[in-house]
Amino acid sequence: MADAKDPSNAAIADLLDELGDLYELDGAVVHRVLAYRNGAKAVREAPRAVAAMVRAGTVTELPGIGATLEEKLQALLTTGSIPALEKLRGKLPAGLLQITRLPGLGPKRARKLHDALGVDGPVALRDAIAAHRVRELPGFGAKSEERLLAALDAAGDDLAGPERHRLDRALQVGEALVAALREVPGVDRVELAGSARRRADTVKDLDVIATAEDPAALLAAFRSSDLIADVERGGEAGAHGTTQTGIGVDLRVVAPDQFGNLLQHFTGSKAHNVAIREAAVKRGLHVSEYGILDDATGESERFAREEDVYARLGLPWIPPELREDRGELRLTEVPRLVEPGDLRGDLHMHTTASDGTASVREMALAARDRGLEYVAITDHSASHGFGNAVSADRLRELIAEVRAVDDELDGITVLAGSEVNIGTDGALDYPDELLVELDWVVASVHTAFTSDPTRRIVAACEHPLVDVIGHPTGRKLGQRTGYELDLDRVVEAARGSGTFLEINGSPARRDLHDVHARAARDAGVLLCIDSDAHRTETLENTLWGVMTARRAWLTAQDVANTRPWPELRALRKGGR
DNA sequence: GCCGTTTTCGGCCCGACTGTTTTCAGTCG
Repeated sequence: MADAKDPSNAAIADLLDELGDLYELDGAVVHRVLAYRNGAKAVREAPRAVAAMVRAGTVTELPGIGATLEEKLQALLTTGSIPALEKLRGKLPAGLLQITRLPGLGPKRARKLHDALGVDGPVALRDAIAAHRVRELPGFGAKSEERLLAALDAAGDDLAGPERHRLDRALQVGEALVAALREVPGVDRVELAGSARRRADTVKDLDVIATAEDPAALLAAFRSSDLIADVERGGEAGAHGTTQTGIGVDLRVVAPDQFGNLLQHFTGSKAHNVAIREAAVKRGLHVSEYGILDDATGESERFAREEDVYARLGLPWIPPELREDRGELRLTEVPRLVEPGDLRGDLHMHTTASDGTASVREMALAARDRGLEYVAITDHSASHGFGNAVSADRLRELIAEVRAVDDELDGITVLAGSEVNIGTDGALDYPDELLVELDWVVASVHTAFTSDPTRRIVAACEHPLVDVIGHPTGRKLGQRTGYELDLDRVVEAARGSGTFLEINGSPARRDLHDVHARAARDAGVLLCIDSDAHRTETLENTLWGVMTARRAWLTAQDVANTRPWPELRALRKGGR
């Protein structure tokens, strides 16, 4: 088990990334730098607390963590710092790392600016450009000064990395754009690639791959689309633009016979492609976006279909959601991942009784229209603090209302539930004799995020009347990272008690996220995919939950609410 | 720095673009 003061996986991964960046600035060979970045990825995606693995001496089981990185992590845990990192930080100013985020300025050239001109950050760089000292350096010229100045002006004060966009917002415009381009006469195929196709939580930009008998018509349609605000550059082979909503779009037009190669390449992830290519080299094959070169024949093969690219490499077609280099290349057969149509029920939603906008009846009807067999009405509990608090007396009325709607409506079972707050003491804010009246109990943390959420959630798991933990980590994409949670202990508590864990489908949450949901499943925990709908329209949020579940390698069997309600009811803890 | 049905040492994905260069290193995706 992790110590309360241990750094999180994310914090450890950030340190390894920083080490890689600093070693790169220091002129280390590229593969050593890559080793730190691979190590950072392994730590960031590790399902268990890496600090605990370091203490247990098992951290080298992670792919990419060897003896040297283990030693550095041991130092981090025993002394609180990594000596090599401290030394490099003393040698290379933080501002130097910042300016490498400027487009066109990498570690080599940044280091040259530092060593020759004393540039230690964006301010010093701007001064050096103003004095025309940069153009005097070998490898730099007037054009370099011009471009760097423009980049400094565009970057703003903090030189932060590129903004990332939530998947729902990216897909909304991305799918509309793809649909519009498919309608253009002379256009053959158009597909969304990149992290949007992999259904990642967030995307940096949109990649669109197309084939067309008439590429000019396609490009003209792209330029004039009312979804696109402006097109920065473009030729015959593609264009780069920005949507009205501020998301960059790369459009590539390719020959039909290599559409499969391009789609595979631009779907990524980068780590997936690197792993594919490394494995291919061992078989005498060289994979690129243009084809697969066979050493034996010297011939390069192109494929119109992505399935054939994978087949040529001896692999089954791998669903995009799995392409993260998390073991998918060892699959000989791809599991049938859960699909939206597999969900029979939705066990987390709100009505006007708390902070929703629709009645019990309206929510039930909308769910029935969506093809669901059952729903649980789970308004917030007595101490929620947002919208209407549902007192114990009010909940009794609400249960009666739910029973009445359930009696009235055919074709859908309406269950009485609640989303109960987990207090700072780990207790729930309704008495047990009321909770036992409910068909379904979601328990969630909504307050005091820093007040030992692990202990509180474990306590909720051990409560005999709690069915599922709602949005277990509390993260909100682009807003907050979630509570400092020991997921190992939560998963163990859920497994031991028979509590389900939620994949909350709100596109701002998608919580649990994919890595943790996969770890929970592997530990033997059943997941619930819920909408957390506050309006009838957001019942469709389960779609985002399914995307996360697929990225977690989940099958329908791994998801509790793919079962008919009588079967799921019997699976609850204690068979209550 | 990691890793092993080619290896415990010698490898470690692929290609395009850019600006500065007369053949390429650095950067990017």
